[in-house]
Amino acid sequence: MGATKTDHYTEKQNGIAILAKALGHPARVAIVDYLLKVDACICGDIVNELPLAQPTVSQHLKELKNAGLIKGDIDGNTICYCIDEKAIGQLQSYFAGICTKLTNKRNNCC
Amino acid sequence: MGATKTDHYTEKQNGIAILAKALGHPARVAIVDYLLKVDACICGDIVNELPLAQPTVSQHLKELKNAGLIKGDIDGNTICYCIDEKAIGQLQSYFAGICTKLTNKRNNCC
DNA sequence: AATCTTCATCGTAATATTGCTATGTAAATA
DNA sequence: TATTTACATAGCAATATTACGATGAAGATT
Repeated sequence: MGATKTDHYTEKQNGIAILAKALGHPARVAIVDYLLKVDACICGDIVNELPLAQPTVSQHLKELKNAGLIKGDIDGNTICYCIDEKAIGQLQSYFAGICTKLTNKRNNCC
Repeated sequence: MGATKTDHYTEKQNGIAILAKALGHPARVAIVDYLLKVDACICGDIVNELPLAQPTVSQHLKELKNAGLIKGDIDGNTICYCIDEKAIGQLQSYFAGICTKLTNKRNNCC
């Protein structure tokens, strides 16, 4: 045990979970915030912004990239990381949909 | 190591991370989806919906509750779990804000 | 070519998560 | 009161995450 049973959920549920999980660490939220602020950046910049060692930041960036939240292109000696709008859009529309459904349903029990 | 360094991030970053982490598992996404569908429910119903044993579902519900995503009130012999609109609203506005900033910035490098 | 810079990867230890069975608790029912 | 029902908790094993220092890879600089 310890492994998630991804087989039994819908593709959408697994997709949202993967994206949410990637943002389930404050360092990765901080990375996204920073990428948004500068709109482009390299790993070294982020290392200076975070209270983490370079390999740890590199690892967090890898996880964000694996989840599809950021894109990274090698550019000579540096790497340009950017936010993937599609992934953020997915999350935004997912939560917007929940909000809509919640306001439409006002026969709450709690 | 293995423990997250929450001290060094902003309160907002930690808050988003806590909420996102709670949704970082497909079972918990499925629980939220189901709660939204029925708008009120008890744990037993969810157990029938998920491919997990009752204690595991109970644990996931606890994590959702600890993160503040759902509210649960004891009602006699059953427990009524509902989505906390405020938490969903926080996530929705966070991602909406990112979307807005992304469309305003079109001088991307990637 | 030797070195520097920038980032990735390897190997690791500490801690957290996932999921289960067994058991506990407390209200409802027989 | 004994039993059932509905959920929580305890305790465990398997796996995942977090973070680091050491090292590797590859373009840039001297």
